[in-house]
Amino acid sequence: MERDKTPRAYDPAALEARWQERWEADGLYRPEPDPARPKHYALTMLPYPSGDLHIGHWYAISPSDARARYMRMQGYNVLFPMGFDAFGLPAENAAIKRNIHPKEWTYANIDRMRGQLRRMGTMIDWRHEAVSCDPEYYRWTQWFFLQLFAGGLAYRKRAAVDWCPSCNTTLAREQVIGDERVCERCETPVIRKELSQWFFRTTQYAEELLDFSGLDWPERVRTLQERWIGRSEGARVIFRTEQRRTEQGDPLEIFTTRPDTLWGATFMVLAPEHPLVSKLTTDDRRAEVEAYVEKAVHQTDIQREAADKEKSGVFTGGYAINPVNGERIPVWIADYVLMSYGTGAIMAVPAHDQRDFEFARKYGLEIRPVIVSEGQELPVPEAMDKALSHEGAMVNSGPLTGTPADQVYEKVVDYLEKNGLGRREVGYRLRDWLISRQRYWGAPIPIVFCPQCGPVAVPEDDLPVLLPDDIEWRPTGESPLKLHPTWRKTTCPACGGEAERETDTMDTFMCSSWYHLRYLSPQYDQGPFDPSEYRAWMPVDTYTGGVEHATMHLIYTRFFHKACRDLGIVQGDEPMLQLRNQGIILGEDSEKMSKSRGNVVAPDALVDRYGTDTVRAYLMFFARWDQGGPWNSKGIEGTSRWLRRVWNLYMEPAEGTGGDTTKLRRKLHQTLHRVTADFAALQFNTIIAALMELLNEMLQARPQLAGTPAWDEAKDLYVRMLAPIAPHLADELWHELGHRDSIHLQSWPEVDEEAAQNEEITLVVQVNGKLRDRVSVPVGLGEDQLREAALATEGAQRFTEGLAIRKVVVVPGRLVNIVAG
RNA sequence: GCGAAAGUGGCGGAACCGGUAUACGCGCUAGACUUAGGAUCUAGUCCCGAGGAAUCGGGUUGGGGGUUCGAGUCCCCCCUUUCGCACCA
Repeated sequence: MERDKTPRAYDPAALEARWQERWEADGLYRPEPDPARPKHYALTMLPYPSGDLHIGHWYAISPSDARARYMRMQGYNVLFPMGFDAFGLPAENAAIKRNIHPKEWTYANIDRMRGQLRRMGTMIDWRHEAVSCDPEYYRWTQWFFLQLFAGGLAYRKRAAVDWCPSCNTTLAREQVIGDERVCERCETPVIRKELSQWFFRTTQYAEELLDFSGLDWPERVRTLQERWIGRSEGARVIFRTEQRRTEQGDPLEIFTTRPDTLWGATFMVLAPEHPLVSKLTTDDRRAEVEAYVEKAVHQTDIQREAADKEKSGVFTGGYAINPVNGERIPVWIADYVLMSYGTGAIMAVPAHDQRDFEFARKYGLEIRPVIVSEGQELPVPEAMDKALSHEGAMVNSGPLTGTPADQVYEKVVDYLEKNGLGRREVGYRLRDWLISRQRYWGAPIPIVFCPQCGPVAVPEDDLPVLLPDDIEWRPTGESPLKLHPTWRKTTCPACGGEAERETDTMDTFMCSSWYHLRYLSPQYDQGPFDPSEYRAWMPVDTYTGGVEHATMHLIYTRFFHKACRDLGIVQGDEPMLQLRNQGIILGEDSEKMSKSRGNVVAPDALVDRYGTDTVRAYLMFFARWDQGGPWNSKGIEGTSRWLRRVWNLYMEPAEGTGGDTTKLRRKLHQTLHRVTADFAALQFNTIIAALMELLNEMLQARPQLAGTPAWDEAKDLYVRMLAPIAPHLADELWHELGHRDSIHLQSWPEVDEEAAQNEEITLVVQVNGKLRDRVSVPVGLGEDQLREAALATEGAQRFTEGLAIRKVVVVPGRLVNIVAG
């Protein structure tokens, strides 16, 4: 038939290059702030310029682009920018390994990746590109640091910090991964070091960070953040220590979530690093205590873990007084108590806490139950689970003995507060953000250390504090900033005397906490962003990216936004309203992609072979986007076939014999309905499936309906629906239909609800819940008519024969279930 | 150990509010066109049984129980997998 006329063949390579050039020349994707239209800021997490755009980048970016394009067709003024998170260790590692300057390496990679990104056929507006290692970018990263510093949110503190011996730098707590406590980047086990470092007060925002109201974020990310922040309600209680030499010793504060069990505290435990340890230790215990402290402090955490989690500790010889009953209880130290949580000290209630219980058993300390379940004598150690509950009544608890356990908490805390022995307190697992890095390739912390004035902020006018280019790499892996002969030497901005620069740089998560703001006006030099652009675009409406950032970037950027809000720099409580995560693409062997496994999918090769549009479409189709899954190199053939069939449908001349167009129009508008809903919900795989179905329907209808107005309508709408997915092909087909302007300037079509309506429905006839027949009936029949129609079917007759009909359930528009027996 | 999510054909996956399970695609089978095809087109393809066939009957959403006229979907128990956290007082 028409096939023999061999229409122009689909040649994605030529067609895609042509359209990309034309879009660029026409400035098709350059939104300007427009108060007349609703805005939509579509943001996708920016890549690190590692060298090549890999399939994971494509998976994150191209469906996000399709969604942004859809929003644009829906009438939104859409900003979809891109940039590079360009500071970081890989550049330094490359420098050491290949003797190439990090700057050179980074910018070469960015150039390469920009080219690869352009092949993707996105609507990225490159006028908004921002690169975090540009001096004009990190000038403002430093500026933000100074604002936080001035606002009291950045501070320097000497503390035990996590140190990666391979990367030669400190890490934020979030960057230490898993049971083995390894570096998130190189997987080297992390060690502890005592250092003076810069921190941001993220903990000050712990409570607010738990509030997700108004945010459309995945449950999963919210849960991860909630757990990471780790709120727990309890009380701070002041014990008194009893020291050998002084009668009244120092106060010893503890945090507990179970003040109701205060009468069950039979000993105290301090973290080995606790400041009171030395004072409390008696002479006869000193040698042993010091040995234990020495071991605990200098041990790496991994070694601590390796001790099979069996508790260990030593008695200090000191005692403390329980404020509620005046009892004198021994003070121990043990490494299961962490200096970094609460006050670094606990009251141990072995009868009602698993950890204290294990410790008490090992060292033969008293276990005294204070809550007993009804009907139970006293909890035996084997029944700890029961004993740990709040249920039951108090025993051994002085004036509260006999009180139902669930009433005690409030009574105890009231009592403590009234008598100055403690107060309600909320504890958080979240720590302040350690931002110092002992590395070269990062934004220098704009601080000068003056022997007279202490740490002094570099004046804003002197920003950026530039990285020196003439650097030297030593095999020790130490920061070249520290080794530079002159860079650190400067004068104090306050007194003018000789002073030294901070040689640490900032965690790159600092750079990425505000990139969405720099995108708005990357050339702006009066501030980090142009306020009028801020008003036009912020907040981010849809943010897409990997879930691996749930407890790092996504907490930091929220903190950063809230801190800046309180400093008067930005408005609103949250930077990103809607968040969606894509899954991970595995290799064909269902394993994580890696060069060593040889299962890496190279997008460039796929684009060469199938074209960008096919790769984009397949990425949307092959799995649920939020789940990802193993790659299938055969599967992409199906998507490729689909687009070729679409192409042929438009290119092959066809003349129909005429016929009823109702069915085609119904399918068309039902498809439009589905596709619209699925784009809104970022459910890409079902969009493609729906379009494939519609194509099949159109191909079937073609011999009759080609040339009818309904046929032309279908062709028109099909291109519009295809436009966000396969933008090049769609524009080509659009022009083939005789249009002169771009499909990407067209609007998203409206569903013709009437056309989408079914005239007839297939009524399902069940007998006792089993499918027995189907009958086609006009839509809108009443229950009685449906019942009759169903009862009249052959299947209903046959399966109810000889049975009494007890009940008939009619579900209008769907089915009739005949209950017979 | 704690927490979260998920278990549907050979595979990736569909299924609105509890209402025709397996859409769409891959793969596979048969056929057509071809010198050829890893191109294209057509038909078929959850499992079991009966029949030459159209068709007919039974079963099926990890396993077991429950609610309901009706359960992939809701409830309870169990199993498995993946991810996250890991002495947080």
